[in-house]
Amino acid sequence: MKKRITLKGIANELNVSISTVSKSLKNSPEIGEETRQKIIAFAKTHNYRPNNIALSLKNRKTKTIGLIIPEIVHYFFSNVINGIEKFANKNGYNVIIAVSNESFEKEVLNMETLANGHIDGFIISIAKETFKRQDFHHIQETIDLGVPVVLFDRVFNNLKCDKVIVDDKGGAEAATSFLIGKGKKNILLLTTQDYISVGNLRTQGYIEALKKHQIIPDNRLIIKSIDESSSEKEMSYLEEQINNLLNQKAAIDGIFAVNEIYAASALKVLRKRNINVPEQVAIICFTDGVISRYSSPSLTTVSQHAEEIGETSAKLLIDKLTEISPLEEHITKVINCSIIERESS
Amino acid sequence: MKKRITLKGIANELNVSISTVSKSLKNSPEIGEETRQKIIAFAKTHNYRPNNIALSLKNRKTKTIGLIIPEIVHYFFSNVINGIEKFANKNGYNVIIAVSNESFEKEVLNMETLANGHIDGFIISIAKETFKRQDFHHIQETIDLGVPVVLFDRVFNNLKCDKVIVDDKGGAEAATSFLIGKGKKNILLLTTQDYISVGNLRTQGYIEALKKHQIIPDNRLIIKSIDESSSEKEMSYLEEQINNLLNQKAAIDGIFAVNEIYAASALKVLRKRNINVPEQVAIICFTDGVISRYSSPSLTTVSQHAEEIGETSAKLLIDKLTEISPLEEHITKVINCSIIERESS
DNA sequence: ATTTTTTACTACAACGTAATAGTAGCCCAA
DNA sequence: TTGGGCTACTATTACGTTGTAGTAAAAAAT
Repeated sequence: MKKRITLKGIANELNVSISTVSKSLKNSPEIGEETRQKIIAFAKTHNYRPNNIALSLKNRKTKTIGLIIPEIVHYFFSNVINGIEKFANKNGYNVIIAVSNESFEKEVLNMETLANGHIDGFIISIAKETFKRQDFHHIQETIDLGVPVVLFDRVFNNLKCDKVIVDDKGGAEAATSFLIGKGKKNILLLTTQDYISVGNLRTQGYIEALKKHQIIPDNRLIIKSIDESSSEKEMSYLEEQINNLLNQKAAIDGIFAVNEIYAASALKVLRKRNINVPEQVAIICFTDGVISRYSSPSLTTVSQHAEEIGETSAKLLIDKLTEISPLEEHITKVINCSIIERESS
Repeated sequence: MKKRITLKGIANELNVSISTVSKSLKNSPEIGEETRQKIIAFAKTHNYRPNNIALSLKNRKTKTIGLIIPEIVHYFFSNVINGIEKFANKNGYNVIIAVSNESFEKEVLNMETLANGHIDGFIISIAKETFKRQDFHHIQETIDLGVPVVLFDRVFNNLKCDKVIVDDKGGAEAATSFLIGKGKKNILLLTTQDYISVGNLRTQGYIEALKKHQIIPDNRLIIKSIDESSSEKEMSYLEEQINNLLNQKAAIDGIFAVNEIYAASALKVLRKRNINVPEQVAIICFTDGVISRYSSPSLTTVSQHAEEIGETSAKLLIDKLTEISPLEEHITKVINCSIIERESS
């Protein structure tokens, strides 16, 4: 185990000063050709690499982005990470990931840990609990400290920073209209409770679309799931609700689910009841993930372009870090959704 | 935008030396009670936080783990990340993630970027391309430099470091035996080409299980998929192969797939042919991911305990970093698989 | 009353780097 | 022959922290 060589080490070995070594390796014309070549050669054979930590301390830049997400085992978020990572890497930045696990406390803790020199800026998707508490002081303080922050997907509008959001309402409207376009009129909505902003927006989009097509929204056709820690429980709750509705002989011919898990639940119920998809009931859902792709029938989805969201977030942040865009100005980018047609519609 | 306060800043404000401030905040008895309290109070109101980069430089420890994985949008890997992140966080470590995207070059580049001071140790799952090239010099060099490395899942045995692997063969044997236990005798195997080590091991386990139950393996019942960049192509190839087999009136009553995507393909074919699962054909597969959970019928799977793999990897690494375990000794931990029974069997 | 000990601090070095300022030694010009 | 300018370097400082060594002044011991 050989220790990593430093400028000092090279300087000692070659009996020159540290400055000379540093300048030689930076190809400064201040240093004579001969000395320079000798030092460069020595550095090469000894595999010299500048210590990034020392550079970070000196330059007060770490070339590292702090990413805080609610969960990682999630098709949408892992795709966002991918987008961020790609863009960041291409621009010489590393990404530190911290998972809040939807917990307010962990979100605060994560930010504090990373804020003290580790990272140059944050990309954050806010935890559910933080929304419930409506306590964003940790993010506000970070912004006040002059650390650039970009929020994505789960954003809080009052925070003065860049934001990247999904056109949830528009996407939902398009999805609902898509089903209507297929001749469906009694469209069941599977959504979340209203306090979850994306669910709420998608519900709004659904209602908007119905109205635009002169269909009167029917509250019985809106099922709002419960917020369960275990998605299994949530799923069986949904299945029960859907079954109830069908038992009441509701004439459903379409289903719009705000995520693919809800759609999978619906699919399960329909399959057990031998209801044909898409002939009898067409399905469309948000989250273009693996479930949609590999279920049978595969699901028509609204894709949120997660990678693009990641890339855009990273770009906004890096633009701030490199002072391409001024710190005080804040942009909100809306990433449009697109419908990916598969077998369920 | 107020700048972050440093020891120096506090020292200047209160007209004491930097040492005094540092010691006060560390509650050193060297400093008088009054001064100490004054400094602590001042630090608190000004929200002093030590600069981790300075500490890293001084202590030559970054409390950061470098994680290099082939892909991130992958149920297994994102679960591993989760496990690593949880354990690391609990022990005061951060995780920097770098994605190799199965590319040798990017794997090397990632390691070089992180190795220069950024991280204390590596957790790596080796890229496919690296295996094809059989070039592990970058990992070897890192180990030689005294940087602890832990390999997981995709390991190369000749490297002298800790390893965490899945009992693929055992898991496959158990899965196959499980189907046999359900009275199935003609079990179709959906697997990868042999050069993919995990696929290979699982194929071996399948054959072993058959032999143990006095069933003669039938090559026609082994479908090896092609290695396609797009999983859609792979899936339709598999579907075609399965259809061919069924057209030949093969008496299949069970399917063992080495991952859930292959199983989903099979499910699709069976559904189209109105073959009942699990009555006529039972299915079991590796990868206990979202597809298995949310398909209908849901799939019985072999879980590889990805989180546990992550946790174990992180533990092994941190044990090395904290010198709980000696650097020269190397452990290989085998994480057992377990069968999770669902509707498909 | 003088020495020793204790108290309560400060100074300095080090981690690795880079930039600014400084300095020998040399050549050339007036 | 003296000083201006150039070459080829070195010294120093700073980034923020901690630990060791050092030092006044006050308190205690002889």
